[in-house]
Amino acid sequence: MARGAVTIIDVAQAAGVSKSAAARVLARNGSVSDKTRMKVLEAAARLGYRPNHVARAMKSGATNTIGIVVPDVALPFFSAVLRGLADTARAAGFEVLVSNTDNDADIEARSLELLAEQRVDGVVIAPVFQENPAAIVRLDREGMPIVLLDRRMPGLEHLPLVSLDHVDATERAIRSLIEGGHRRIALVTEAAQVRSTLESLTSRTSESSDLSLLRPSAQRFVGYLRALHRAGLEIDDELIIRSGYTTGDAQQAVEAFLDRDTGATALHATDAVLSSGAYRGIRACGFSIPDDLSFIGFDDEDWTTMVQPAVTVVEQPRQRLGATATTALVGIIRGGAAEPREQLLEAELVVRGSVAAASLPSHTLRCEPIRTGVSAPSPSTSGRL
Amino acid sequence: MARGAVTIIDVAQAAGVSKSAAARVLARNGSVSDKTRMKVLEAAARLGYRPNHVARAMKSGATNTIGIVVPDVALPFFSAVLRGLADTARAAGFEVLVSNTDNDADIEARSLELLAEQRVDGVVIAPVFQENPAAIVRLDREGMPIVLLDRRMPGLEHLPLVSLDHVDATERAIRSLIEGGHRRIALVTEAAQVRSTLESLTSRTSESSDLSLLRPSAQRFVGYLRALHRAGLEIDDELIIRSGYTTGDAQQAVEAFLDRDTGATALHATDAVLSSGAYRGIRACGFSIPDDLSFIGFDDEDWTTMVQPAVTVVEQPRQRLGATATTALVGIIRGGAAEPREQLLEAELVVRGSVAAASLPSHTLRCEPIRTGVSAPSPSTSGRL
DNA sequence: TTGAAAGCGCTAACAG
DNA sequence: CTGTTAGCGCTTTCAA
Repeated sequence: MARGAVTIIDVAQAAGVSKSAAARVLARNGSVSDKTRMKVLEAAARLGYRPNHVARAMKSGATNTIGIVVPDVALPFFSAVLRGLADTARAAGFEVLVSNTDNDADIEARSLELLAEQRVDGVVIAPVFQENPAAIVRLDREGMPIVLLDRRMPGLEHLPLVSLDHVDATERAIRSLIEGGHRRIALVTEAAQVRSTLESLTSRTSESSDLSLLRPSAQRFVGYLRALHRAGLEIDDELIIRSGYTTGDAQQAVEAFLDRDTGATALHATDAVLSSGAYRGIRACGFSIPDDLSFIGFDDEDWTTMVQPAVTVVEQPRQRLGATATTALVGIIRGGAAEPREQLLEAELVVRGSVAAASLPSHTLRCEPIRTGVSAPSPSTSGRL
Repeated sequence: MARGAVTIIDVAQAAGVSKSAAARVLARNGSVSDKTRMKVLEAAARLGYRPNHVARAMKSGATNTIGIVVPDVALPFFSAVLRGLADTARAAGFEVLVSNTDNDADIEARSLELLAEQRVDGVVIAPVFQENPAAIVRLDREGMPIVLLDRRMPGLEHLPLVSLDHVDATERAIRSLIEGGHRRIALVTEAAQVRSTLESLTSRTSESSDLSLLRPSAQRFVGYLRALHRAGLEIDDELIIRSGYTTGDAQQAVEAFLDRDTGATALHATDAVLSSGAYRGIRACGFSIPDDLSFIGFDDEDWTTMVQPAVTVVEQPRQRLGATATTALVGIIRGGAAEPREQLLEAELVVRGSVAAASLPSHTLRCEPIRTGVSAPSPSTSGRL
């Protein structure tokens, strides 16, 4: 600000015209004679004039800035979303202010407060799961354009949401396993719900209004139930592996699971964190993928193509999520138009080598931990396929 | 802005005091009676007053906002840097505006221009490599506080730089291999320089002034040369694997290299992208790590602990790079103090299982491509160890 | 301690 | 087509 600070007045003086004449030229609106335009443009270029967006914002009430509030931009998912959002925002003439919440409601509230003080024109937020999202509600009431990303919760029903179609994503993965002949398919989930709570959502077709209030993990769980249900397969609680939301938890849970004789021929983990833990667990037990067990992961992180065989995954259109959310937000800012309450993007199943057809009935296979640190020759216990 | 728009005037009226009295309370400076303070605070709370940072910036000339300009926030390195930067900035009372350049000089120039128009108080930038960084130079001349991140180039000698100590990072990796008994150590590099150009930098101790103008890749190359030099080992051009900057290139280059009989017992790739390519190349040839070849990667990406054995890597303190850059920038903004021209952070060697001691003299080992898609039982051609 | 008043740089309504 | 003028919300002298 104290910068070079060439103002519109300096330009006007140098060009020998009035402040408003210069303003008209520089803001390219209002009519001006060619001669005046020339003089002003020349003076502006010579002096190195640079419009002051702060003053402009002060006057117009629009900062041409939007905020994005996410748990952690360092997570691959959110950094990709941010990228998509930033590109779209820039193309629409907006700058982007970022905030991390670390899934802390207080930090989130504080971040929103700061963004509001900065007078951003709108906010895209992946909200922290909380009882009472008061900060968001308050901002919304005050008229701040808000678009939810990836998550909704009670109290925010009226806000537009851009999210993956979580139900469909998982359903798609499970369906592909079923089509491959798998019948006993295990699921690693961090959803807390018991099966029966979600099972009612399985049959009805368009319950998205209910579904969107569930956490993504629960929605994905529904996708699992729905896929089995539609295929006429029985749902076996034994195949549902509950895990805390850490790689370590998932690994442990999967190892414990594999140690039991469940007859599972395939396993799907419904999240990136759970996927890497599950994969580790499978390997730690000495199981060979896909010979002993087929595996489908979630999110296309780089490790999935570094291991052998490469892992079949459900991939989210991360950048597109950010871009879509931004487009929706800009629409609200510009038009005040009521955006569709929900935009669900489709996931894609990236088929690689971690899934085999299940032609033979499953047989007993137990977890046999291998000596860590030694590159494990796959036990090849089974001759399936 | 058009928001709830409770202004300081509204508060003053509600409190029955003058605008300036209210301002003094709300900006907590200037002396006010307790009674006045109470009344104002109460009114502000009741009305939901929220300071308008735009107006404040307009008046004070400080936006309390900084910009970060990087090639791509979706890359793990930059997203981690951004996280560190955002945390530090927030703690210091600054908001963060992000820009991606995709390594395009024009986009970079445009981004800087926009940030300047927004009147950010300072900029942290990982500049695009270019002949003439005019946009950065211009901003600097106009007095904009700037801190370079990770890269410097001719024309920017005077700007403070926060970077990894690239030379030391690679030197450290190579030294550890040497200490493990390796003598024929291959390097995958994207540096364009011929060996002799850099070799002169090997002996002198504190040529950092010269070194910082080299690209990170070249600096790392110097680290390689320096490590061998100091160990009194001969440098063999045959062991230097030149690669383009893509995973595919690196894989191809490594495969071609392994197809020759060079007697290498260890290999180091000086970058995350090259590392994954190199790793793929080694595996594609059917080599077993570390039995046939020891391997050290660069950057601690998630795949390095998903493969077996886990990969020993040189790890950069990414978040700390962002934090350090921000601290430096804030120092300049606040104090105008001349920051140290260069702050080089140390890398850490994370020792895992991909390095074996080289006890036996190397023997002939050729690349034997394996059938892709088949999980390769390691050939175990050699009985080393 | 308090209030009045002058802007920060820009836009826009208005008069000429 | 052009110049004058009145603010946007806030901070900060300057008097009182």
